[in-house]
Amino acid sequence: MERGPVVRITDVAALAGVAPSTVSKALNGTGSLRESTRAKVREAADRLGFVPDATARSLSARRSFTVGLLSTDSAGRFSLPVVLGAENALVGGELSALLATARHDPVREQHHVRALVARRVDGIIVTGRTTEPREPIRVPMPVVYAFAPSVDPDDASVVPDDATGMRLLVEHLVALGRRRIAYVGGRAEQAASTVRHDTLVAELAARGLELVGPALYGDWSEQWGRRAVDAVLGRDPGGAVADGAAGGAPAVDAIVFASDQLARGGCDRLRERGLRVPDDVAVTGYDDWDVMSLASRPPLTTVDMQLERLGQRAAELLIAAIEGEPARGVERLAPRLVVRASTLGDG
Amino acid sequence: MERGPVVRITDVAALAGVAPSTVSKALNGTGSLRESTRAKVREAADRLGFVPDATARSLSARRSFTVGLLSTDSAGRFSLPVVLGAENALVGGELSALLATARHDPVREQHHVRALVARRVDGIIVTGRTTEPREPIRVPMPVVYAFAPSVDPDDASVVPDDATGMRLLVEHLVALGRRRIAYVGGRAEQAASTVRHDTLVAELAARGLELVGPALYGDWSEQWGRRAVDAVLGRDPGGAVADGAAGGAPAVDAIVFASDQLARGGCDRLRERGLRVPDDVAVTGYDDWDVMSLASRPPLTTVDMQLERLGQRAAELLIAAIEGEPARGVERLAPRLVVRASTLGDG
DNA sequence: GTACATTAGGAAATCGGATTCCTTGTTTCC
DNA sequence: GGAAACAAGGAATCCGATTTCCTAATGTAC
Repeated sequence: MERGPVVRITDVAALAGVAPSTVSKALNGTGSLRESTRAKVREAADRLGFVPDATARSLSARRSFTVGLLSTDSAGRFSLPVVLGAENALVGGELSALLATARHDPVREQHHVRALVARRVDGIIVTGRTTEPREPIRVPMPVVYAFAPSVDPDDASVVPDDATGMRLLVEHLVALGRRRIAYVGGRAEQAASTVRHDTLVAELAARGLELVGPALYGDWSEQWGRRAVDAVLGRDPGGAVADGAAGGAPAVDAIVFASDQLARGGCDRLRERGLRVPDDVAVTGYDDWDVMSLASRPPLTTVDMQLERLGQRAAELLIAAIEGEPARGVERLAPRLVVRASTLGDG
Repeated sequence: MERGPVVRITDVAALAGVAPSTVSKALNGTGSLRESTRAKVREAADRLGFVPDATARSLSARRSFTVGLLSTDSAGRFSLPVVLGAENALVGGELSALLATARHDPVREQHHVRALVARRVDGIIVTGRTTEPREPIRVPMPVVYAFAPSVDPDDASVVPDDATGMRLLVEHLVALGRRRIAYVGGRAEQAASTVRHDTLVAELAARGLELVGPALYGDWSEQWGRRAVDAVLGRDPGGAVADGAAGGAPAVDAIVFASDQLARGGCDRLRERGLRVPDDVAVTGYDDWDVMSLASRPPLTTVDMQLERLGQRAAELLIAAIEGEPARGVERLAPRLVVRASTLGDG
């Protein structure tokens, strides 16, 4: 903590024997100066450890070179990677990131928005806890919504493409010969549950298949994943036997879970019921949340929404908007299929 | 996105029919002004939606009212709560948080430090991925290290008090009548593994007890937690029988795991071996990471390091330092024992 | 050798508030 | 009624870098 007095441009100017304006030009490569002069100034600046005051620079540039990262929730499992991806991309663009977490409280959010406006951030990236569309914020600078899109179609939003995610899963399962596929969702009222269901049904239909049984909804816990397996296979613990199917075979040969957490619980329950994953029943998750997808037994085939890339993309769009080329509308970012043992055996 | 022209103090002054300096005094409650004048100015400011430019304010105040949150890793499971807790406390103090994640790369870290210095942040909170002491950063403003302390004892650091955490666990287990306690650590070279082991041994000794078997080290995975159970109980799957202990009783009546992840794996393995948790063997975790401690079967008795409070405390210390009252040395924050079914049955 | 074009670098204005220092009125007191 | 004290608010300065505007020096052309 060397608390030496801060070095100002005038100090550098004095040491180099030039005017402050010359120092500015020399260090920023502007103006017309002799190379020897630039070198002399650089030398003096280095010697003093001069770091130009970004505050002053901002004031005259009328730009803060700062972007606000407004997270509706407490930067949880989903918004965190988005925030990190964005921060990363911003740093590359010489921008700094102001973190503002609203913890799901509109008052706090409003407070943060005001603070960001007061700081004259060049733009704002808004993220949320879920993919539910949200009300836009009203600020005098560009905004990009990531993960949770804005309800206003004129705003720029970047969201994971669940439809593609489900299509990848269905392609994979069908290619493996699975035909009797069931679906287990999370909370019924959330888009993540319902969109994935609807897309799954559509993708199956496109291949002449039908979902086995009704969609099951509960919450996002492993426990629900376990119980859902019972609901799919029938209550009696041993009875994995299908009605009319070949003797001893379960009623389904694959279960698509709407999250890794659900899938992990599902795998546990299947094993407890004496069924082999994936030999008897293939299982897929969603999110590729490593502590779930890798710790699951077996590890989960799942969909990686690439949330960091999502954040990165949001940052790119925001930077473009700041530079005068705003985007509008919802951009869907294709996810990546991650194949592991829950569908491929020891593959 | 109402991109109206930004309102300046002169605009407010013009509308209110006063001088800019008067507006400043009126809105900040300084100077001596008639109440009617203040009201008139407030009215004008409201009407125009005037938000003073924090950049300009910072420049003249010679303070940025901004704090840097420098995270060595990518704001992972441990540093994230610390960062959030800090951000939260800072907002309360009217400070904004600049997020800077170094991703374990010294070059990136250096870059971020320079950026924070350039922005003239009022102070910096440094967090890390582990509790290993780290090299301090050299900057001309106050710094507080959170979670990962500085190796320099003159710096201010806040860390979780693992010793107290272990003591709470031992007290709890011993009070429940457990006497044959084994320990399973994570990576052998990490302080979190060894400190917890050493404290556990010391606490047991203080009660005339000894650790059963050697400390076992591996990694931090559930898989290692499962295998460690085999190591503790002996290789043969069914054989939970102690050498010399009462017939059929396991060699231990409690296993202290160094993390929830390990403990969760341990519970799974114990159950698979036909042992009841906690009836046959009590299990404790560490961290209170909800997706592990609550999803475990049974849910885990564990230690909550209160990382958010840690971040909050770091923010408090930093604010004090900024206001001229720097602290020094390592402050240990006592954790909280969280009792669940892995030691208390249906309790 | 004089007129004109360039170039190097300094002086001053600017960004938008905060603050200090004055200048007016208005009271108060003797 | 006049001097002193005080209140109210405006003018000017400052924060630290950037940028525009100028001036002086150097170079080029005829």
